[in-house]
Amino acid sequence: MDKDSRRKLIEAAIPLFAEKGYAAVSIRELAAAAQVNSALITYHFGGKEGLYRAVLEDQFTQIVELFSKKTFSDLSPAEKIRESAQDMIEFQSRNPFFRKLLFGELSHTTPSFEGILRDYSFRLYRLFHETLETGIAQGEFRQDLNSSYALFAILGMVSYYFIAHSVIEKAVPELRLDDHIFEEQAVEMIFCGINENKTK
Amino acid sequence: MDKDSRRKLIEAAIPLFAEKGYAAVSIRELAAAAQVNSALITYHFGGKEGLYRAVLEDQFTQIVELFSKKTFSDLSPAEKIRESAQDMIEFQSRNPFFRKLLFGELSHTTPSFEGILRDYSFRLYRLFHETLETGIAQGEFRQDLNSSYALFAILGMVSYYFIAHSVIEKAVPELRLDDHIFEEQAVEMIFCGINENKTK
DNA sequence: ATAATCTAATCAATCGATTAATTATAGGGA
DNA sequence: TCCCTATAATTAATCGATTGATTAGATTAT
Repeated sequence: MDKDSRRKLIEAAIPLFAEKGYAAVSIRELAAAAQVNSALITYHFGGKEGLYRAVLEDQFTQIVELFSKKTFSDLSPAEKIRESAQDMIEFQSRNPFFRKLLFGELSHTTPSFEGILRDYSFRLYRLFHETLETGIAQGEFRQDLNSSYALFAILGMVSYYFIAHSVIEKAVPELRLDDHIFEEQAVEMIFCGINENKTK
Repeated sequence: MDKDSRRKLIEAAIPLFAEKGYAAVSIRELAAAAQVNSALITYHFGGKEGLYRAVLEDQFTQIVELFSKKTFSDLSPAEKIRESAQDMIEFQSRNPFFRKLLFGELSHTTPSFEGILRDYSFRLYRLFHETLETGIAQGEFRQDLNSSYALFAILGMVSYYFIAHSVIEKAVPELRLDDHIFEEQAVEMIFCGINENKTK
């Protein structure tokens, strides 16, 4: 039994849109990759943009579900941040196409992204932000920490590595990177930075 | 005296390529924005790709020069990192098009980027990496710190904010961000993380 | 007057979308 | 079980529009 053409199109479109960006992919290229007639894109999705929207929804739903299913009400703020950061890093490590779609949209936002964005970034923002606020209020985190800016710093730490390291590896060949070691290092840096802590 | 058409094309192309990405911009759009005949793109640059390459060179030369002109041999590793991070943040704050071009290329790399990449990322990599190594060796930074991963974490902290904050501000309207406050917060986080330091 | 710069017109190729015709699938009545 | 029908799914062919590039000629500068 063959997968239905709708699903075949989405799965073929994910790597294409992720690697090349929306405008650089033609419907003929998409149809060929899915081994499907190009008219089916309009039939199933109403057009190229509809297929792209379906791809975004498919990919972003995964990370939204990852965090909405989580319940760690019994954890301290620091433990919540640690777990969430690890989850983000592992998710990005597992999903090479997600990160390309995300950063592609951050660079050149398309109308298709607007709707998804609200749900996605709002949940993620709330999760990290409230945890940071609580941690500051409870004295677990620094008192002079601004939760909003710390949020961006943390998200940057756990995201930038994945979008940049394949490119930098090309320019700096002696560099050999391992996602799991990065996870340890990044989590440690979130909490302690790079300074030697003399009192340890 | 009018600016020559070559320069007019580059300056009109910078915001267009930055906001929409290479594939989504047509030569007619570029020529109209520059108030110039579209055939001049081929005449001056050999084609659309040549103009794009000129745009990348124009933008990336700025940041390469920023760091190659700097001489801070008399500073400690921590002071070097602080200054470099501040320079990066200020540069990205001042150059909205640069960050879009950079992250666009990190997401969907084009052949035009390959050459520029080597020079750009190699210098930046060396600068941060060697300073981190020295700081670790001298005991100023944590001994268990891996300089390569710390490098990515720092670059992520000082880069992600700028590419994400306009998008997140749209989804989370109560958020009001100021680049200068971010700079303080980010630099502090690079060195100390978010944890309360009980011995301060 | 020689070369550099610029223009309007046009090229073939490709774009996303649509058409009309065909095939596949499923459900109901006898 | 069989046929009939209605709907869904798929196809090849083609639509007008736009793409990047090129041409041959006009204009400008040196």
